[in-house]
Amino acid sequence: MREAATAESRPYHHGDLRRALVDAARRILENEGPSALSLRAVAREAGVSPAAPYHHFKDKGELLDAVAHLGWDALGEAMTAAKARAADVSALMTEIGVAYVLFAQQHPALYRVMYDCSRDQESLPEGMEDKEDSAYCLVRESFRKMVGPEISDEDVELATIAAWCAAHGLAEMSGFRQFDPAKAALGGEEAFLRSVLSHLGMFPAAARAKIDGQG
Amino acid sequence: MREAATAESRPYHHGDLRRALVDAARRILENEGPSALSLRAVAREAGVSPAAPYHHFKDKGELLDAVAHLGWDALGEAMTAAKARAADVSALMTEIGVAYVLFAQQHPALYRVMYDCSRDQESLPEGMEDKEDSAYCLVRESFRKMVGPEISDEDVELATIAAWCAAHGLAEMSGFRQFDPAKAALGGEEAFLRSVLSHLGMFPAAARAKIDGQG
DNA sequence: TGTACATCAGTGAACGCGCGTTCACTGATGTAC
DNA sequence: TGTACATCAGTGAACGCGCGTTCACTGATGTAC
Repeated sequence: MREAATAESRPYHHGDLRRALVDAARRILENEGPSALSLRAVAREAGVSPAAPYHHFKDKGELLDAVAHLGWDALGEAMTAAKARAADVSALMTEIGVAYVLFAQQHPALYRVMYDCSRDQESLPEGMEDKEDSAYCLVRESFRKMVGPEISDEDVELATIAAWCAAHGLAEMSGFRQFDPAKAALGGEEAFLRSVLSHLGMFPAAARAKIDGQG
Repeated sequence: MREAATAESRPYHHGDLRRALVDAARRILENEGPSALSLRAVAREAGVSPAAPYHHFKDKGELLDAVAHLGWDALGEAMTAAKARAADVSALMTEIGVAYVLFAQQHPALYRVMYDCSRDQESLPEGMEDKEDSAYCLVRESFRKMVGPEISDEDVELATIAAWCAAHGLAEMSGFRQFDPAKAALGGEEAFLRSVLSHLGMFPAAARAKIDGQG
């Protein structure tokens, strides 16, 4: 019979400290940004001693990896939801792109951690792995669905890379003041986003250029 | 009559410690990455006490700003040289884009510092300011030259933003292993780069989509 | 149902570290007369 | 040309800080008999 884990009466054994630590980390990211994300800060936020996390994670890196993992899951869900929302095949890529960038804008610190975690190690970030259910494959398969079978696998791969790069760049840059007048002129954040995506010639144009080239 | 500043006989007064510190910082970035860039490390690398930099910079931030400044200058020069190299107007944007991404690939740590410095303060990074000789204006004016006068200022501005985002995204992502097979298939780094830029429909396609829309 | 005991998941104090910054200082330089 | 002196640009020791990690410990839990 376990007591309720209120602040006053938290039992000696936490119950699910691992999850609590990851949540605490996310809260710190949300409120104070990536530079505040130390192991000690996470333990503090979770109301636990600085040594406690070591019973659940080998070291700080492993905790950060867990946070990044959670981020990739959330981003994948947002993109899948966007795919389901798309009115038709031609709207697929724009919808997914908008979802990607909005996610990054809404969770900027988490987004940075997601990439930082994989920058230094040789393994890929999970969402970008070439395996079923990864966000990367979601984009590639959507692309394939959009352009039909006459485009080569290699070109679809390249277009997917191009789209990913473009979305990432847009996500990272959208905080800059430089873009504010353009945003205002176009009627808000999302209208701006859609417009920039279209000016990238982003998804459809890349495929079309290929078709034009063949014609 | 000043002695030569060899390691053994450096005079008490350095001569140009400010520049020496910025150079030392760049060397650290090149060799050990951004996480190793502390004020103390810079002083150490310059062969000077940890207090010395305070005679030339208010604090660590001001030193980093100077490093970033140097980075923006170098990037601007690379882009200007690329512009001069372009065979014709239609090649302008691709050439500049390639130069941008190659710079980021060759100086990844410096490139990160350039953006990190401006991320937290409200001012823009220098290269992105809307003033004469900035790299941003170089891109915008090249764009204008390419598309001619029938495209609106607003669209040129948007296309410039789009191009910048795309190049930044490409620069940040090009280290990922995910892209290696594609690079190999296309015959090396730069061929890959040019191909991805074209798959973005990056510069020309954005303008063309606009023209198509009007036709 | 009770009891002994191994194991699990916490505590809190301590470790050494490198950091940014300050301070009183001192050696070198340049200027006024 | 020489000298007094203000100023400049260094030194090196010290400050307090938060960090990641380790350690011996202890309270709670669960299992065997």
